[in-house]
Amino acid sequence: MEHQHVTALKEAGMKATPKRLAILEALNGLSCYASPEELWKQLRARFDRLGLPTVYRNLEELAESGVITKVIHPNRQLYYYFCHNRDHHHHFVCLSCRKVEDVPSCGIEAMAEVVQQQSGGRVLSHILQLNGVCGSCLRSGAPQ
Amino acid sequence: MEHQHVTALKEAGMKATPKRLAILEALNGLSCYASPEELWKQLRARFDRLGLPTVYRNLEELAESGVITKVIHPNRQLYYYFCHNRDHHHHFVCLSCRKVEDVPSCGIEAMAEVVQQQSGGRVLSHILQLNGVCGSCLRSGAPQ
DNA sequence: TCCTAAATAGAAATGAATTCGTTTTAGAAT
DNA sequence: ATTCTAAAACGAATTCATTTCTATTTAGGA
Repeated sequence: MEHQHVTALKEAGMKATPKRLAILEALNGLSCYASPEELWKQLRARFDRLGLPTVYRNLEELAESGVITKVIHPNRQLYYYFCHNRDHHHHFVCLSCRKVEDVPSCGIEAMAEVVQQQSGGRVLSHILQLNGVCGSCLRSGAPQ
Repeated sequence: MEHQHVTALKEAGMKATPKRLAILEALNGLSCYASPEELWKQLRARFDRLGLPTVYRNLEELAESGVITKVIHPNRQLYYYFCHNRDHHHHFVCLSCRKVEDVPSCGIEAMAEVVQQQSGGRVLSHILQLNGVCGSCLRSGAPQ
């Protein structure tokens, strides 16, 4: 279990520090997404010295390297989720209980309908946004 | 032109105040998304008294009623865009020049490919997130 | 066991966004 | 045209999630 996470970190080129591992374990033990502060409060019980910036930094780095997933929330806070699904997919996140359900990549309207029927939940809104650099910027050598 | 916006506001059940109209006009005059503060700075030249909270409030209300579109940005700032496309669609937003291109709703992978080829740009990442309430929350009467 | 780049602490700063009590105003009613 | 009232705006002050900074510690290769 734990060694598996050590390996995941090594593969991502990150040192397997106790605190980094603990953050990963804590997320792994949750079935929902969590905020940096929540994880910090939970982990402070185990580490007498643990800075909140350390939690922020690690979560961001872990998300950056693809080990965990960042959740975009309407309240504009940061949340993270440990998703084991290695296939390309998307998420149905519950704004109420924070549960995360995997959604295969497909037509978004049909997707919303299927998710609603399969989960018994209600899709209130969706975010679909492609980020990148447009053609004219690419040609003008604007920052990537 | 302007009367068209007055009508749009009335239809949304909002008073057509000069400042609200000006905010809408300012967004309409842009071919890209803008931040509340940018719009505020631009409009302060025309109104000796214009509070930044007023801009924030109006943009949020206009987005809420569907008159304008909120852009979700990796830098976590708020941006808004005046989109005239009434059909259901999504957006390809350029992180560099802020240009917004409409994207029809379809399979997201194929979509990214089509957008890249048609725009000559580069899709670096995408956000696809369904927000809502899951089945168990619905059944337990959790907040919508 | 060294050594060094990476990681952490923790106080302080940041700054986008919001709150709040007051004042003003759009637009319906008269 | 005038009155009235709920909606809108003001703007200083505040909030608070997130980040920065410099000194200190540590993981893990040599």
